[in-house]
Amino acid sequence: MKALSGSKAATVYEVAQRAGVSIATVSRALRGSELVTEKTRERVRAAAAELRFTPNRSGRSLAEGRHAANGIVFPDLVGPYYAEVVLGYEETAAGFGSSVLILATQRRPDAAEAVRELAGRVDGLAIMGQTVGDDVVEEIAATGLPLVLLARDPVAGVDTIRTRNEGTAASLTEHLLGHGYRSFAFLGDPEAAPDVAGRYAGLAAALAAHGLDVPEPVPCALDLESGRKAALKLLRDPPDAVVGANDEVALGVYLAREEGAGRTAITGWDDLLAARFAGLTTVAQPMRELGATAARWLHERINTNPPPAPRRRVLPTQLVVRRSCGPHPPEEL
Amino acid sequence: MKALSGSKAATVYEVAQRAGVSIATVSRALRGSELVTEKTRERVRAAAAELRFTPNRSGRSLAEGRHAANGIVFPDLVGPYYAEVVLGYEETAAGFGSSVLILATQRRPDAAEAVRELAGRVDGLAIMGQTVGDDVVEEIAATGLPLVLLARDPVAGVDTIRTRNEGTAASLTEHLLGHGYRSFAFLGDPEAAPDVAGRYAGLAAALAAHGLDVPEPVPCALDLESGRKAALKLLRDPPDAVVGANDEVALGVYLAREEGAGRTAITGWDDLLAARFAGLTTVAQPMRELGATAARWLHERINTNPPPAPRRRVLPTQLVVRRSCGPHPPEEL
DNA sequence: CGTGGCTATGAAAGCGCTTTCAGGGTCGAA
DNA sequence: TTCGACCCTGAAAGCGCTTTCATAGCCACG
Repeated sequence: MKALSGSKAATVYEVAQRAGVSIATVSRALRGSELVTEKTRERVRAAAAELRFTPNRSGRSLAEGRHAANGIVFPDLVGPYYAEVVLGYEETAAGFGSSVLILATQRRPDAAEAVRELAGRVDGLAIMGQTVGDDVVEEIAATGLPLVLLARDPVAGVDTIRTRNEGTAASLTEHLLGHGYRSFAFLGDPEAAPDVAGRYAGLAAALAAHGLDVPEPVPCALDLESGRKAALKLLRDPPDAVVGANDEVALGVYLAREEGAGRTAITGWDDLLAARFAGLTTVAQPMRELGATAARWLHERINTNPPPAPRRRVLPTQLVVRRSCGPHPPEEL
Repeated sequence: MKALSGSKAATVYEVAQRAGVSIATVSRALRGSELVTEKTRERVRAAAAELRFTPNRSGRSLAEGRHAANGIVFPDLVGPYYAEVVLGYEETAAGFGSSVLILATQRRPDAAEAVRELAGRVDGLAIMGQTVGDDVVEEIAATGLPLVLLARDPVAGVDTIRTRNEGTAASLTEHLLGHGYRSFAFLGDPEAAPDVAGRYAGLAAALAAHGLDVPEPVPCALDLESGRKAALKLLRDPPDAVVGANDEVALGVYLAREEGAGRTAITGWDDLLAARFAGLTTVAQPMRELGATAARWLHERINTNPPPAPRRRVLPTQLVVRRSCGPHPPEEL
């Protein structure tokens, strides 16, 4: 089961032999221990360089009892949302000297198994959104592996970081009401993701508070094409405003509208770059911060004894008003 | 140097003891070896479940002599370009049973050291664009670690995958010439990235072929704001067309133009989602395919003996014409 | 010149796992 | 009943590294 290619890599033993020292000294010299003469260190360095020695991290991990690596599990990297989160995570983890393993569950049937396998490679794990079920989360948490959940409903005893959905969705709705809109549609499946559920709940709450009809959500995948298709149906009898669960859906509606279907107001969520150029009213989230906080919390949990009490945090989000929700100031309809 | 938190994880020894078998049997049972009775396997499974056993991957890696993990090094994940590549890479690597370690060099001063460290954790490594110098690439290649370079100039003996820049840039230029444009500006620093250099070279070649002036490139970072600022200066005396090194730069020019500076034609590169909504003429690249190919090549190189000869491939790119380069058909202006 | 106290180094154990090799048990055939 | 064949299991080695513990060598001091 050995790797087949190339000449076998050099090990501490060969470096030690070449430098005329013991493997203990090699390790010390290369790790920067104070316990080696500068002269010896140089000799070891030279030998290592000649042999192109690259320490095998598995050996070190095993000896040290830690991986110096963290993992992050996310659905995919389509759209900047997850990419930004991952980037924030990686940056912060790297600052703590940890490598980062990624796992995109996409629609893999064996996602749970992949996550379990990943758990054996890391000192801590961040799990985003709808990637694996709570049962898997609980199972892994029970092993004692430090865990933090991102953009997903909390699980007992596990750290959770989310972004504000409900409140900002309500603000967004108020804004739309200010435009004079009275009939609404929501595009997205609250069952599919807690984030979507929160956004719908915020809309529903605000409408209910004004004594208006709360529309049933229109189930819709979170991509451009799904949004467009859903909108083409919807816009036959267009509501005053369509609230998309995210920007991609909203931009899909945008496309449908260009194809002739009315002049309904549209809003999204995420503040993609495209939203800016489409003039889409949306909600911005601190994605990088989300990832960074996850990495920081994991680091704390890994290095604190006894482990801190589980924490939960909701990061603020911000309404970004552009022209897709109608003309401003809102005098003319 | 032990991890501090939590109770220590279960090992094969404890599972073995609990199941009343040897560690060899535990390993076999859990790995699905044929050599274990179904009854024994069940007993082991039960013990493992009770102890919440998660195999330590370092132990396995050490014993097997392989990491079952690949790495990918990229500058950052800002913009969908790298994210898509990483996603394609991860997906394919996962298909081969390899985990993926990411390293975003951002502007870390210790990028080279981080890459060396990463090299000790993986069976193969993909290195993108301007992350580390050729010296580091050569150094790592010399250790025998399978390597593939992405979107970067080849290094002797190392696989390289790129996307077509020069040819498509020339086509783009021809298109702009067809519009009747005669004066051009290029926004981007050819020194900064081989991709940018290729795009500039294609532009220059096409212009030269028509006996037109070849403008000096206007150095500019590859983000929106840099593009906007560069454009604000540039558009005081606007050329007929501005060719941005990527979409973000081009969209920056777009913003500057909205601020009142002329009606210069604009083109970008990458075909971001935002490009579609801004109506930006640009060039689409098979980013996912780029990452996927890298993972496939690495897998082949890792598992082939003797190693295959170094390969190079240039993936095709495609001109996407939208309205930012002027009205079509190109009669007027 | 002897001795104690350092300091640089080496020997060896051990991290958790896989795998080879050997052996005990069981069963069928003689 | 005995013997060989075969199957399942266990003992143990070994993957590459870190770290503890012991020690050889050195210097300063008495």
